[in-house]
Amino acid sequence: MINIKFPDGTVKKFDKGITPLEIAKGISEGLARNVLAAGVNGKVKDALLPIEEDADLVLYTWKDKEGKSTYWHSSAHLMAEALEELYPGIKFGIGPDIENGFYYDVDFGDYEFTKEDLKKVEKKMIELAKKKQSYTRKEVSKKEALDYFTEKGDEYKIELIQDLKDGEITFYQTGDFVDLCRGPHLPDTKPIKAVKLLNIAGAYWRGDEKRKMMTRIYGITFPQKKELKEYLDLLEEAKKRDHRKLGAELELFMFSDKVGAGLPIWLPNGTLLRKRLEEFLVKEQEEAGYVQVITPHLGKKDLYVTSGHYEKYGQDSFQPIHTPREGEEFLLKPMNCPHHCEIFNHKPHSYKELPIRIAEFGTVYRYEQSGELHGLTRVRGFTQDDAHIFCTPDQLKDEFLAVLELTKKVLSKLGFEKYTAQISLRDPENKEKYIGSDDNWDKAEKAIIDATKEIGLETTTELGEAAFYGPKLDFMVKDALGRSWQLGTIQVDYNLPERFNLEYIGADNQKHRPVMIHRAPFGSMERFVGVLIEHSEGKFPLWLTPEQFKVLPVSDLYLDYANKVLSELKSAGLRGSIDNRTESVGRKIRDTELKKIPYMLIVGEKEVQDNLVSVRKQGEGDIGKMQILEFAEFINKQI
RNA sequence: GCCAAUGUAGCUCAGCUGGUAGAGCAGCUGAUUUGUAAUCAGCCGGCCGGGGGUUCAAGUCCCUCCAUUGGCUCCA
Repeated sequence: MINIKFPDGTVKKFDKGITPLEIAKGISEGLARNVLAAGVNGKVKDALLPIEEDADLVLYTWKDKEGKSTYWHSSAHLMAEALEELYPGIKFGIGPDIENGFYYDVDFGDYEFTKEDLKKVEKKMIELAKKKQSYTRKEVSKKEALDYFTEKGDEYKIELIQDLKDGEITFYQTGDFVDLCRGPHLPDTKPIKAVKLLNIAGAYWRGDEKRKMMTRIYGITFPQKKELKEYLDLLEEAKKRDHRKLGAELELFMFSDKVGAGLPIWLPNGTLLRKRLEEFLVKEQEEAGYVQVITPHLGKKDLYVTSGHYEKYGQDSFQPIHTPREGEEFLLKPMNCPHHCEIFNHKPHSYKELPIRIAEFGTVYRYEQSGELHGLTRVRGFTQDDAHIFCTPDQLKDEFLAVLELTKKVLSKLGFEKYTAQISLRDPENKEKYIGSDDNWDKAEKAIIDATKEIGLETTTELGEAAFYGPKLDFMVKDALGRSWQLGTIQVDYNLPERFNLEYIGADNQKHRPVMIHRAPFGSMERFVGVLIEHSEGKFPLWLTPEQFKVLPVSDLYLDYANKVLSELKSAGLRGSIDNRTESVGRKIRDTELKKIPYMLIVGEKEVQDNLVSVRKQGEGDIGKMQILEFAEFINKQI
């Protein structure tokens, strides 16, 4: 007999070799039907894998992320089985589960697999799933494994097996399909009820662009058709909110082939929005003790040789600009820090002046790979809401904390309530990739970790994701659809102060090296506005939106009154305009609704007499009559 | 940068196997003076992404460049 401990703390005795699925059956048939995988002593395992000794047990269902990932991983196998049946002789790379669904990398040889094929594969998957095929685990020796795939002629699997240790290799079989896999998997295919193959894309074997491009097929599956529909609806909703589409519709920004790829052009509406965001940030930062500066869009190449960026990124950047003078070279600035270091350096500093917080909406240019450009979220010219804090090592943690507070405040003012932080540290295995001393790195990493703990911020930690000059923290913001976006960033830097030879005079009358913090709560104005559009569906907060209201006269007869309404509201500090076209009210309402202007003020004969406006709220309809100034108050109260 | 797809009027899209460009919306003009999501009519609008080629003939076929989209890789 063995002791099995459940998550609620109860311990029960079972026969040695019992499977989690059998335990589930003992609890209830319903549970057994829903069990997808099991957590045994903290590790996710097959629900069919016998337990041989005392263990902590968790039964995972669709509600658990472990359940979902097992489910989707098994779905990837099911898809591979279907593919193999439909296209005999194809070869397989890897097929993992991902955040939403799964994919499998396939080498179709000479066959050109297209979107038209997907339907057929979906049908086959459903057909196979209905057979309730079990996922059968089999331990094999390395030799057996190699022999199997050599005979099958799948060089990708052979390559994978060669990296594995003998004795740790398992196969899983569903129907006639056998795959190299560590598992875990579902007991059988029955729970897979709804299948959608989403798209196909090229992907290099092992992410290496020198190697073969395989066909990656993305899919998602669900235990219920209803859930699939909900997911597809969510994708539809995301499409509707796409900032590229809304940005064009609301005339916020544009791109021009002639100006160049990845160089956004802000249209009047977008500029209004951005200016208001900048004003908001300037005010917040002034309160937090920042000073504002302006620096040029370029700098001598030498500046970036000093900073080390030229060596690291020079090859892949916009190339130096030459002048009529022999040998003189400038670079478009890819970041603002070197300029800010020069500002720090323009006069000697006492420890009493620190921390010095230098802020700038600094426009920078980076030659991102052409395939990487995407709307406003990945561009080649963008404006960072940047600042650099120069402080003493003792002040580092407090400054870091203050930046965390500021970022939180700013994000919540813009309606982002859910976020986590990702802390990126050095790859301990690969320390030579980074510049700066071990000691400095340790100090900086500790400061970040301590500050986030102190503020109670939920964090994840990624080793090897740090910048080459220091560890960093990125805010991961969840939008209204639950999608995660990386926005603001805070980075500690012990390196640039060294390279620019920054110093201050301490209380001991000796020279000391300041610590530098790079930080941008939004990341960039472009990226932030892009995310904000998707988050808000283009319905921006009242304080931010380019136009707060539109006056819609019922006919030309009431234009004079409309003008009076407009001027009174403008005097009260509101932003809006009149739709003075000779069109029906219905038409004016429709057009204004589509422009997502928050309030429509309909004025006609009934309103003129008593200084009234009929107020219609975007997306909601008529909300009744108000006095003109009453409306102004109504708006101002909401801001 | 790599793989794939796409690029036709301001926007959304037709245009079959090559025969010389079409609709709706927007815009303009006129009529209508309109009460909570599209009033009616007429008109204007296209080097069919750029360049090169094949052909008697190219939006349609080929090459190349540019851009966009979906991925891969990357992201100071």
